Amino acid sequence: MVTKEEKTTQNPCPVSAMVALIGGKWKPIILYCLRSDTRRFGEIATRIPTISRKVLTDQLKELEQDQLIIREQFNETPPRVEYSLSELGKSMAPVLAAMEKWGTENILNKHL
Amino acid sequence: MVTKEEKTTQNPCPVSAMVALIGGKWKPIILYCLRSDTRRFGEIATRIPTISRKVLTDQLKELEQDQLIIREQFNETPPRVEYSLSELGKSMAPVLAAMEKWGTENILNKHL
DNA sequence: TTCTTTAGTTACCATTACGTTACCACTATT
DNA sequence: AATAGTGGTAACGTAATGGTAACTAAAGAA
Repeated sequence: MVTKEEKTTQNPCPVSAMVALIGGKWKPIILYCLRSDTRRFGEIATRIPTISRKVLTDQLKELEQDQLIIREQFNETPPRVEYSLSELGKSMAPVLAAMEKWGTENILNKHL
Repeated sequence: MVTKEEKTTQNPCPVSAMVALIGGKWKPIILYCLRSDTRRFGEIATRIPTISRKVLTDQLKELEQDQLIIREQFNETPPRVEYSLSELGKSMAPVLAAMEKWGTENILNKHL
């Protein structure tokens, strides 16, 4: 996540700036999962079966704080919460697409 | 880094595959630093002033193990070691470029 | 009444990542 | 004899991340 310090400290490296936002094991995957659709919490959890619910909650909170995603809560029973990409989040599409392309071409089914 | 488990476990997500290789705070920056030139250890340390030498050593080792960079050691005194991108490392250029572009357009000088 | 469903939270622990400081080998220079 | 320069390593500690299990509220269904 981006701390206050990091917001004010002028770090001149654009790559660092990006890593501060989507570094970590899960954030790129979560954003990738939201790339085309609004999704409910449980839906994301199903699509990323190896993430625990706690960690998913934590990561979604940070992504929301960093304004990459939007959380919409419906006061129903049982509860319903929908997550979607913000404009800032959508602007990351080229990065995620480049990552997906690389992963597909270089890793999958290659036993590297 | 990529563990044996991750190599054999078929993880079908290309984005995860990429994150396993360049996740973490420093690897994208190191690769970005090597994008155009072979560089010596001390040179990298100077260009990334906030990384500690130990962590730099660790990350370079992992990048070498994952075959993203090549380490060439010259037996001189004082010692000289040069790091450069492998072909696999070079193939990540589009991802790094996308990250750089995003960082430049969205973060720098914006006090987000 | 009890069970089910959703989207969490809380407490707790383990593992990984990151960081600091001190130190080393070897040679040339001062 | 002491210092500088290079590319590290060793010991140690903290911070961040990841994970499990148990629990919650509220409404509807069996």
